[in-house]
Amino acid sequence: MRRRSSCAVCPVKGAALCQALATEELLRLGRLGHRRHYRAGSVIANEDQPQDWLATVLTGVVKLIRTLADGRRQIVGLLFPSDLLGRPFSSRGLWDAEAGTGVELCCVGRSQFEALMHGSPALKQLLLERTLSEVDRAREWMLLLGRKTAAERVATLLLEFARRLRPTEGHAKETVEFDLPLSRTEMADYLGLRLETVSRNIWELEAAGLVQISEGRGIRLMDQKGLRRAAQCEP
Amino acid sequence: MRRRSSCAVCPVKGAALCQALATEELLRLGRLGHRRHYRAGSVIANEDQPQDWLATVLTGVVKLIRTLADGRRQIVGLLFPSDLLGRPFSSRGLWDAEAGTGVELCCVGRSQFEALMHGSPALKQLLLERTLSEVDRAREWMLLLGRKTAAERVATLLLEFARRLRPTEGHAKETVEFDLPLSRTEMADYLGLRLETVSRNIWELEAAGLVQISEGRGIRLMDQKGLRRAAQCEP
DNA sequence: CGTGTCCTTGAGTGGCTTCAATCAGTGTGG
DNA sequence: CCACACTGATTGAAGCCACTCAAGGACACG
Repeated sequence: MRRRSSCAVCPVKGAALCQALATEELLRLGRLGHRRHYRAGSVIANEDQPQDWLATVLTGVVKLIRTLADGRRQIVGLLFPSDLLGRPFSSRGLWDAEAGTGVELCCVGRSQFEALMHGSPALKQLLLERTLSEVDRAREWMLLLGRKTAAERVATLLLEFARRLRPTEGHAKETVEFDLPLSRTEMADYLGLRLETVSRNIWELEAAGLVQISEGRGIRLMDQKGLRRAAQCEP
Repeated sequence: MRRRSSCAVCPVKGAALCQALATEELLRLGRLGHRRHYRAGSVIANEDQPQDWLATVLTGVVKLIRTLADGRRQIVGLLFPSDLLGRPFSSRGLWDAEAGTGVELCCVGRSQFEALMHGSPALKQLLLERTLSEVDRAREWMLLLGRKTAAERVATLLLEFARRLRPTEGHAKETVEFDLPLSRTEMADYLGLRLETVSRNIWELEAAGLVQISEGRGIRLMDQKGLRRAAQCEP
């Protein structure tokens, strides 16, 4: 469950927060960090109990979930490899974290994290800029949840997956292929819909020739321009 | 429209970001900042053109708005006195800013702001913590937009107003009175509803004895505990 | 007094939900 | 090997909450 991490072979080397650290600081961190594995669906952190560590996502997708008393759930954030999991400077988390897929984390104690943060202005600057981008993304999602139709939401989600899971390919190629990191239920929880609605709308996108569903979780976006039109997105 | 600000008589002294600055830095800032006034409804910043300044809200309420091509609007953030307006470290805004009420700002040039930020670790730390809280709040709102009913949304909004407009009184007193800073249309744009729905649900809250509507924009929360129950809120 | 803005109220509709049934895939144990 | 259970996805039909359209009232302003 726990083992020493090795920054040299880190799968998100150069993309995670740690990229801001100088070599000697990195060596120190290498001694602080521990890798942990979680299987899909397992709970990583709980809303109720304070978390005494933070982590960088190495592989997989983490769901941040808020739940109402009667069981209604909303995914309020998705973390992809290189993203930071946990709330710096406040041990009181406001939501649960669950592994969406199998997940590998690089964990570091809260106090060590904050010491590192205060010791390295570059690191703090990077965290600040990422947090600002996180606000941007959350607000973009507020537009989706408040005003977009079910069809637009699903199209937006697929484009978001493509963007976050295939950061290299970018908008270059017109067709992109990947595995959906979430089940229908989870997509519904992220989009503020029911799983049946998601299912129906994915089918409609396929009928319109915009996507192709493969066996299992596979999906291929056939026409990103058309998808963006269907999603009412800017770019 | 523009006049030199005086930090000594600043209405948000001790609450805004500037609280992190030492006295001599504050004096320097006093020479950098300019006050600007906007009347209710006027556009402060536009999504399309880059903004070359940032500002602290001194009085009034600022709406951050995302608009879809066909005119659907969503308010993705509300700024109250002492909040920061503008996106540090990126001149590309993703949304419009409009004055909800009459608004007074304390503006400072982008380059000067960033210089100040790099010069003062305490200032950067405070901005970071506020930005993290902003993420928390945005995510809380995603839960509202994705999963709450119209009645719950309206109740949540009223409590949010009370919290942000009356920061001192807190949850102490059971009844709180204030002026609604937004019109029905604006509340609807914030809640992902139509104005008719907002109107009806406010009336229902009044019928239930939870609030009292005064003439004009005035409102009195009669039973905060009951409201929190109606809003499905934690605290 | 007309005009405009904002809010309220009513009636009817529609998009998404809800409830329910079916099916495919997967693992389990006799 | 097959019955069985279980999970996730799909499909259908009915219902409801919020939307849409429409009208009217309250108030301010010129």
